[in-house]
Amino acid sequence: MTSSPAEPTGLRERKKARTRAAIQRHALRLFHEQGYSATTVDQIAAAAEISPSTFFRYFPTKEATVLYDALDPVLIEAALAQPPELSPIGALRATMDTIREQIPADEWERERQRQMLVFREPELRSAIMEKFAEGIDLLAGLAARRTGRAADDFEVRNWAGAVAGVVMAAFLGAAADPEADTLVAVDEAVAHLDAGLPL
Amino acid sequence: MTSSPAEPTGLRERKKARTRAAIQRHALRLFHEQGYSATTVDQIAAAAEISPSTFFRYFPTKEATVLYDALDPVLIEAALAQPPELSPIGALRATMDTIREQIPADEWERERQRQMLVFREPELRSAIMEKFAEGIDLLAGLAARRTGRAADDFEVRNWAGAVAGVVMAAFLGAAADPEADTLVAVDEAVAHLDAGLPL
DNA sequence: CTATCATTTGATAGTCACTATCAAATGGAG
DNA sequence: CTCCATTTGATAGTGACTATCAAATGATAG
Repeated sequence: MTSSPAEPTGLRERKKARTRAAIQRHALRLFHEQGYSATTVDQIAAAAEISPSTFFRYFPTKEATVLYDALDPVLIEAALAQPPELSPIGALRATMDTIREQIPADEWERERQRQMLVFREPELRSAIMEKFAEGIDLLAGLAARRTGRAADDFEVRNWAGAVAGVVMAAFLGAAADPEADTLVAVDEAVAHLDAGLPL
Repeated sequence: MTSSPAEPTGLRERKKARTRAAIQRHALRLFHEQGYSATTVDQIAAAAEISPSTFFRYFPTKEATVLYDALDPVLIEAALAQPPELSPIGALRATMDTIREQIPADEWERERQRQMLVFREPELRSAIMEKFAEGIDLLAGLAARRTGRAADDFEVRNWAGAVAGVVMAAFLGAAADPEADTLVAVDEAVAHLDAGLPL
């Protein structure tokens, strides 16, 4: 499976991947050094040694350099792979365990940096919130599949909303506290929800 | 206290209020007629018979003409006024009943139009999502006050996150369905959450 | 190895949201 | 009516993003 023969690995593809990575790396570095809004697309393009036009060929917006989450598809795949006898919440928590084992520490550290940036910069925060709205659809889909109900069922969607909300609160809390471990925070949040949110 | 003598009601103030209302009215009309992104600030300014500079003196951004929610402060006040013996969820539901009685039907209809616009136009949707993040703080504050716990308590914040998420799902669902009554949808959502989200 | 073709790139010019600044107009107060 | 503070409009930016076209570059057939 490693390097299958059909893998598209011409010079062109490799160069594109490198350009893409370079843009993102320099963008994140500049955002970190100067702040998000103080960094212009022209600066990023200059740092990555491409023209501003090319920047927009690789990323639709300046935001997209930060918002693209490489872990997202990994997470979805892991969630789908959980054994069917688990409850929706059980599957969710098992997914997080899987993730914790799969992702190397350094990659996780970079991801965390990105999260802090996104949740603190107001412009980016509103953009990421949209992802939670999408998250509701995603979670509803997963729960529907697991319970044999329709994805647009009121109770299924409402459950998905509650989970998304609880995860949102956990992320918001974790972003404020530099010590916090996001995965642990999310797990605790989901557990508390599962216990019926005792106050 | 009603209409205290110090009430600022000079020509200047009245004119400002009228200008503000005119901008918002024409903005919403144009958004409705041509779509949000196809409408420029210059067009709104022309319709409201002011200069583009003046537009930005009344609203910080184009978004703000739609995002400003006149009902928000009313809602907060109503929530704070609920009897202290109610549970947080109970207080929430009682608040919605109060609102339903207080708001006249035509105003509600306009509010509903606004909601549909905001939740459908992608640019606006991400902006409104930010409001849900703020909503978590707000709800946490209300719950904290009612239970005598700290507003940054983990369980309080997690509860607030779940409520915000469930409301978010209800709004998203109601925006998709032109028949739906948002208040009813939110009430059902909160009730289902209170019942422990049975699936 | 080279000629040809498809893709990628950079340069240019434009639109639109939004900011800063300054002089002219206008309402309020004595 | 006059002087003052506030509000307004005009002008000139900046920065994100789009459209377009010619030049550069990787792939490919002969």
